[in-house]
Amino acid sequence: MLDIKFIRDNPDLVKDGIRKKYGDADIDHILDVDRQRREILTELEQLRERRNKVSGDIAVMKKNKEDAAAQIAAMKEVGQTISQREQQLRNIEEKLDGMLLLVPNLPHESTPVGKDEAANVIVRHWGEPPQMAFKPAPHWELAAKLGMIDFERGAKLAGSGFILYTGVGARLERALINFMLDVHTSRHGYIEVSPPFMVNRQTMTGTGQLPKMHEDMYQLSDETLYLIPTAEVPITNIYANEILNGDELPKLFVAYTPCFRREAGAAGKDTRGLIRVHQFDKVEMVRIVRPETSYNELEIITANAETILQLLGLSYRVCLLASGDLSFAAAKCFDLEVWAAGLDKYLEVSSCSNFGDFQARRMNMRFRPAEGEKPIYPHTLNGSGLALPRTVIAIIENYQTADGKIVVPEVLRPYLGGAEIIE
RNA sequence: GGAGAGGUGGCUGAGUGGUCGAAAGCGGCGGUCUCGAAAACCGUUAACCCCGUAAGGGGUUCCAGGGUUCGAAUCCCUGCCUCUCCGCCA
Repeated sequence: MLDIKFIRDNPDLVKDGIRKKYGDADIDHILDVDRQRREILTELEQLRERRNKVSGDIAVMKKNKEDAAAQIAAMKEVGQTISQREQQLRNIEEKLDGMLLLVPNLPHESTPVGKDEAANVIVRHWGEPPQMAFKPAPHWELAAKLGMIDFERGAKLAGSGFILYTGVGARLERALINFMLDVHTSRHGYIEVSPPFMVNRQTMTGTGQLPKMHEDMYQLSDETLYLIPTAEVPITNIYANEILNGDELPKLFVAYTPCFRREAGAAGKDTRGLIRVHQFDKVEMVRIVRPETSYNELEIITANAETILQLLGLSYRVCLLASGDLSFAAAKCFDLEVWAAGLDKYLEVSSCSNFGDFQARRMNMRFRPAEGEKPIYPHTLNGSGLALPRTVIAIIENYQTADGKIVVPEVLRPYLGGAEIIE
């Protein structure tokens, strides 16, 4: 959420940012409603001031056994006007909040301006796509043949886009989760957490999934809980409505969770194999930091995610997202795209974003920079480290042999009972 | 699922309709004393919003949302959460 005062003071800046992000918020309308709100508020507060004063008088008069009937009658009328104004104020604040929650975050000045992913900037490459003397097979063929995934029965159980990992496939999933968590906790200093996989509406709103992305969420029929689309949601919200001490920052968390996404609007796209599924595993990093450090922290979190790909020996490239390709809440974002030999293309396996104070303001999370100072909003960041299915795709496709087996990356072998090859 | 108790400031905890943003203690901060520290003593101690260049003024907040009343931390209703006991259960 943007600060209404900031919008009031910098309407053109805000409009320009929204334009760059190809958003559609009506700032003039918001400012108009804000003006109405303050008018009513001013009047209401004057009425309340009067009531407070006279009510105090009444108390004194009663104590002195004087007659206060006239004052009580007058205040009765004032009370009615106050109720009316309060109702008006409630309505208008609800309206204003509803609109503010739909205003996207503004892109950072270092975010390239452009409409969509075509305008993204490739920042760097790491490693080389493997050279193969044969035509590499897609992961769905290899995984099925090696008994790692039962696509048909996964679909039978829950529908298309749901995966049944079997045998060594299931174990590879677990191995990757443990490997990633171990690297981030022991080498990168993150605290491991295991959050709820379902959250309430307030939590979903705090990070920006609601109200805008409602269609993409799985919602329980009791209407109070949602399945998380990413661990970002519960983790970033851990300190919602709290005031932290400045010396506690930065806070670094990492978690494994499943992620649930309806992928509404993506039907028919990337339907084969593991590329786009409704439930997947992910290890996610979150950093809650002091504002002045957040863009440096973005470089760190991106490097943390890259470390995983490097240790797995998977070639990738880093893209700086263009303004129009940024998510609703992000100010700046690097995507990590891993090479998949069988698909013959790059796949997004990680998104590392800086949200500025956008999420912190939505969830009312603050910190006190120093003893005695006013609390301010920290900046929040998150990065996948990594999303599992596409990492699995890259391992299967890039490490495949001519006879249809898969070489296990060295760092994973201890997690797979020492196995060097999947056959 | 059944029965009961409770949710007050950074913490403990008092407060059952009137000058209560809220006693007291602890903690924090500042000061006196001291070479310094401790102790003691004195003072201080929230968040948010509106008007204002500022000084300052005003308002809101005692889990949340409604209601009663001239006036609510205090009374009523609803919801959420916590604790205890019983039942069920991984």
